[in-house]
Amino acid sequence: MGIQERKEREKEHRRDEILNAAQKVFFEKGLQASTMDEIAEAAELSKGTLYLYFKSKEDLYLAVMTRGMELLQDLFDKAISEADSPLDQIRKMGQAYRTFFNEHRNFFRMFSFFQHPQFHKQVSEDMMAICHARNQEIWQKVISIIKRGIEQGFLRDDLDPAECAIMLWSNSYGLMVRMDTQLEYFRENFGVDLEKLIDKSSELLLQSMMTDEVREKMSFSRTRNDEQHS
Amino acid sequence: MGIQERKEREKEHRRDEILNAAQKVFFEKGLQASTMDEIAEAAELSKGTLYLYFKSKEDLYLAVMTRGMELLQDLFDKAISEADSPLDQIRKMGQAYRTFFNEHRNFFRMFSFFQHPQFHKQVSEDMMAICHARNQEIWQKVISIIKRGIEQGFLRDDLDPAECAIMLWSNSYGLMVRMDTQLEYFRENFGVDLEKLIDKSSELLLQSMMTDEVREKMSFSRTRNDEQHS
DNA sequence: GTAACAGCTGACCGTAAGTCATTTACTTAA
DNA sequence: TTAAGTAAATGACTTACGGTCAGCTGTTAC
Repeated sequence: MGIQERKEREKEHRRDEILNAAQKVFFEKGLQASTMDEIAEAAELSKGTLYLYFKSKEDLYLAVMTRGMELLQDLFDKAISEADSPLDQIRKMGQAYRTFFNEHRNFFRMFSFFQHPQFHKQVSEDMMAICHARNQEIWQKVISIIKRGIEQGFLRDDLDPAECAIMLWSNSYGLMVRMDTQLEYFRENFGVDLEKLIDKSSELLLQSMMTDEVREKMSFSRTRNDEQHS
Repeated sequence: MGIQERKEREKEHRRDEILNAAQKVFFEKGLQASTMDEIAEAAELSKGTLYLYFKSKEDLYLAVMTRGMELLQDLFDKAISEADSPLDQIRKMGQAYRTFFNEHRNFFRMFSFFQHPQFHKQVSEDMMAICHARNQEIWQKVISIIKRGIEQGFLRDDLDPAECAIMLWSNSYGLMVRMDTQLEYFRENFGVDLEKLIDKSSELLLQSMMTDEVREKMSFSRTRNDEQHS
């Protein structure tokens, strides 16, 4: 009986090896410039075998991408568990997203690429469903934290949690795309440090979502801290 | 003497015809799924001829994209000239960007695609330079308007014009990407109308950049309008 | 030992980007 | 008018890559 299970394990392991090879190649060259032959060689398998595990190159690409989604989820969970107030949770999630962007740039680019309607052609239903489910999980997580922030009086109660989540996320995302492609350009031409700007912009937006009391309390403690520093 | 010039004109005209054909095909199918044979047929030329005018498929793609950049610039110019105050100019530019997104979605997607580091491989120096120049022009335009807004006391003078421009632009851009790919998803799952959210988010961010007096004056006139409406 | 089977292989196919020797169309000059 | 010269256009060809499939190989079951 154990044979069935061993085979199951081996198959899973083989799939994982393919994903490792694919990840390596995709990270180096991107979807377009990577070839299935190259990935097969990196995995020490023949090309045909790849197609026993994945429907197409795009399918394989998405499978690698889901690893990135898992990683981001883990970072979010860690951020949430380490924070002490809902407001702090929101901030730490923002930080986690920025950490993800900085330290796992290749995964970020995959997410970005996945957005394009150019894509979704040769992808299996299954893989699409997995991506959707993971995506949903991540959004649920972010929204629920913001909801708690509103309920506990940190954020204005005339705001919608989902709307806030989308605004905060998209605001960071937009700047990250800019940073990924034009970091040097903006530094040289306009003297702008995009890295710092993401922090600043997130904080600006978050503040405009806070209740007046919380914002005032915060700016008071901020001032006090500044005085201590100087 | 006139022959040289006529030939020049004809060549320009031919180039334009190729661009028309390419635009049509690219809009329908995107970069990946469009073929040079298809574009050649649409242009009623042979494939080889395309390569006399453009270095590669990507080069041709970028050439079409620069038309979109021109279009956006025109919309911005129109918006700026029609507005009466710097604050109004900023708002109308935001609206112009959103109009561009809604009415020239295919160009927006091209811009988006151009962002990817996956891209810039087979592109000629010349085309790259043209894209950069146009990009620079657009940013200059946006930044100069915001600078005036600060100088004339509409926006806080502790803010940097370039930073504000990037924040406002990226904020809208991030939401547009979301809207382009997940409009239905967010409506169905979270009851969020992304279309309205872009307006809301832009206004929220813009308000947080205003000086206190201007913001108060604005919210007063807003309240008065609301009372008139009800 | 051998039949049955799952997993793997790589030669092969179709398609599409890009090239280039040749043809066509037009200009110039005798 | 025509022949030489030149610029533009052609499409068959090369190369490369995604995807397929008939057959091979090593393992299990009897």
